[in-house]
Amino acid sequence: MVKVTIGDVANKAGVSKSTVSQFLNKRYRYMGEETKKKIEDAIEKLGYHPNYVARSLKQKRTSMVGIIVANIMHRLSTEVSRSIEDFYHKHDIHAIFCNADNDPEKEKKYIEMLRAKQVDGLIIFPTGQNIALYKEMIDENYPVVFMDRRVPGLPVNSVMVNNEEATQEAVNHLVSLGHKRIAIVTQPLVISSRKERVEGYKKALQANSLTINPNFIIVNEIRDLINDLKRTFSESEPPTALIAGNDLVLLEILRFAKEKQLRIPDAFSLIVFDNISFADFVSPSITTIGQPSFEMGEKAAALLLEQINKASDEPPKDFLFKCQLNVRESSIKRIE
Amino acid sequence: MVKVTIGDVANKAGVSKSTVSQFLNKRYRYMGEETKKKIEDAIEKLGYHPNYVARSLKQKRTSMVGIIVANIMHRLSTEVSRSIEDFYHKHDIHAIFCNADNDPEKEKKYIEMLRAKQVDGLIIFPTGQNIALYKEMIDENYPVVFMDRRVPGLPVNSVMVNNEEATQEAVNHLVSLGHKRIAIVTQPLVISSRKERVEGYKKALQANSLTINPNFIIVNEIRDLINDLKRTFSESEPPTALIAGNDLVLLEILRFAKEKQLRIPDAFSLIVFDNISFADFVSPSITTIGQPSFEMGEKAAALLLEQINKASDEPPKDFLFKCQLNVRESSIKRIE
DNA sequence: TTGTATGCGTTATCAC
DNA sequence: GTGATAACGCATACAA
Repeated sequence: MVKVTIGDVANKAGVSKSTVSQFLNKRYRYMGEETKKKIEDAIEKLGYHPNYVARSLKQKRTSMVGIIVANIMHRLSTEVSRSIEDFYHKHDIHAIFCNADNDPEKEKKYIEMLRAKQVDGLIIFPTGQNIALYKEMIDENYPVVFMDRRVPGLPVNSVMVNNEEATQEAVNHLVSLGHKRIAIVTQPLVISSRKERVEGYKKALQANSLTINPNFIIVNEIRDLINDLKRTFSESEPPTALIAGNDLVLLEILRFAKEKQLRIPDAFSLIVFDNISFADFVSPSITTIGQPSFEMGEKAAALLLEQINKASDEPPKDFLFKCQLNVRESSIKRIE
Repeated sequence: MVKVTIGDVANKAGVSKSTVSQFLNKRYRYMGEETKKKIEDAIEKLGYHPNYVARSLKQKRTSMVGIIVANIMHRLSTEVSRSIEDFYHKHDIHAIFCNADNDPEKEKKYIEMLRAKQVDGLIIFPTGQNIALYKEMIDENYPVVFMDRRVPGLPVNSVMVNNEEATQEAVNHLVSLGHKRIAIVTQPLVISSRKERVEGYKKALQANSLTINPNFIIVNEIRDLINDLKRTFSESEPPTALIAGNDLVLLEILRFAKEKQLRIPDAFSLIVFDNISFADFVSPSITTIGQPSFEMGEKAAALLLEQINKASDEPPKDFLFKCQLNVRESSIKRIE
């Protein structure tokens, strides 16, 4: 592994390092054709490749941004990541992805690591638990954009969806189909989007003059959800409809239904948050609350780039995207 | 965004930069307790964070490795990525993921970009098209591991599955169920694993004295597969069983079945490569050929780390992992 | 148009 | 035990 530097190229070409540097940065305003040719040849012969580390040190800009994702196994994270990557690829910026697993410790470690690596900015799916750290970054004017979750009281650009309204719409849809016993199933409410969905669920029930049954707010870790479902469905008046908080929750509900041989939508109607790849193709097809993940990723990427380039004087704000209810076969009229 | 350097800490603590550096690198063999305390305080007060870029420049080691993934929307890529990340996280190495989209141009660009960023090594799902570039890296003794695909003639550690045998097993399973008209559906055969699967398919048919019908080898881009399926199934003797090359192909087959109102497995049996999250929970549940993606990721990560640390004198070789046929409800006895 | 000198923040070498 | 100083590879004033 030989390392050839800009100095070697300069020697070979018989010019100085700065001339080569000019050439590399395409500043050939006043450069002689002949010099250019010589440098090109030298680079070719030596197999020279610039060292971005050295360049970054000098320029104080790495052309890298860090993305701290909630959980790469979530569909939403994957889709958002993909669109962020596509955006930055066009701008010759490198997006570095980290998986915080919704774990505040990991999140903290990654934020510190990425900043130590001098990435130019950060897009974070915040756990919401590292307030002091968030605050420090924002106070230092370090470019940050939050994704998918709200952290109250911090002046930071945030890209999110209208969770409350979307859940209300889902509940209204179920109510209009005659459902009265509607349950919501979600992972622990440590994250703002999950809280907002439960909030919207409650509000919608009240707006429809339905009582809120605490047993129908099923909140637990993924691995424990199936037991909660079994318990809830063993009651005398089980839910006739379920709203699943995300794609992973959906799998648990499907697992439960299969195990108990409950047929959807006869046994219960089902609506799921997130874009489910197979929603259209299974029987029954699955009603979803789709999130515009690609637009969200693009927006966040663009916001961060603006901050990095100091191209905007806008004060930070929330950017709310609308979810879309895609009605399919899994949500039907209540069967008595 | 104030930057506080090791020099500021040294001033504040009333010691020299080198002493601080010693401290940071935990080389306090002979360091006075008092000095230690002073430095700690200074770091705390100033909010100092080391600059890894400068360190990397000096040390010629970035503690970053690059992972060039086939397509982040593939389940296999996601799973392998996840296990690679987990492995390196334990070793305080940062894995950087890039999405080559199976596009040789993008692959080339990413390889060059990552090497310019001085990553310590590369794990690649190779497109197989950039032979010269692969060769250059290997000749330079740059640490590289290939994943999932075989590139013949290059001395490089490669982690793969036994595609031929796995496909043969799938075919044998179908044959044992009475199927004679078995089709295989896959994306274009530009990638070794896809070729090997078709190879295994052919061999298994021959071994079972079945004729190979070229119309039953359905090869096309994802978006065109559905038309090919329609054509194949409009023939007088359509397949009674399908083998899908991966998760994305599966979705197209499900789309096709839904559109044509063909019920699986009555209309045709179905076997899919890849770990399908919902395979168990839909009706019918789906027979899969599972790949040990987590073990594969871990193996590749460990191999690369060995190379980086020059910890092994083993010549490069292929590491073949076994797939597992998970028989479920989508593959049943042929119905006449 | 090209060359020289300097600095980016860190670590390594060697004095002291 | 600690400190000066020279690299690491590149970019940028400024000089020529």
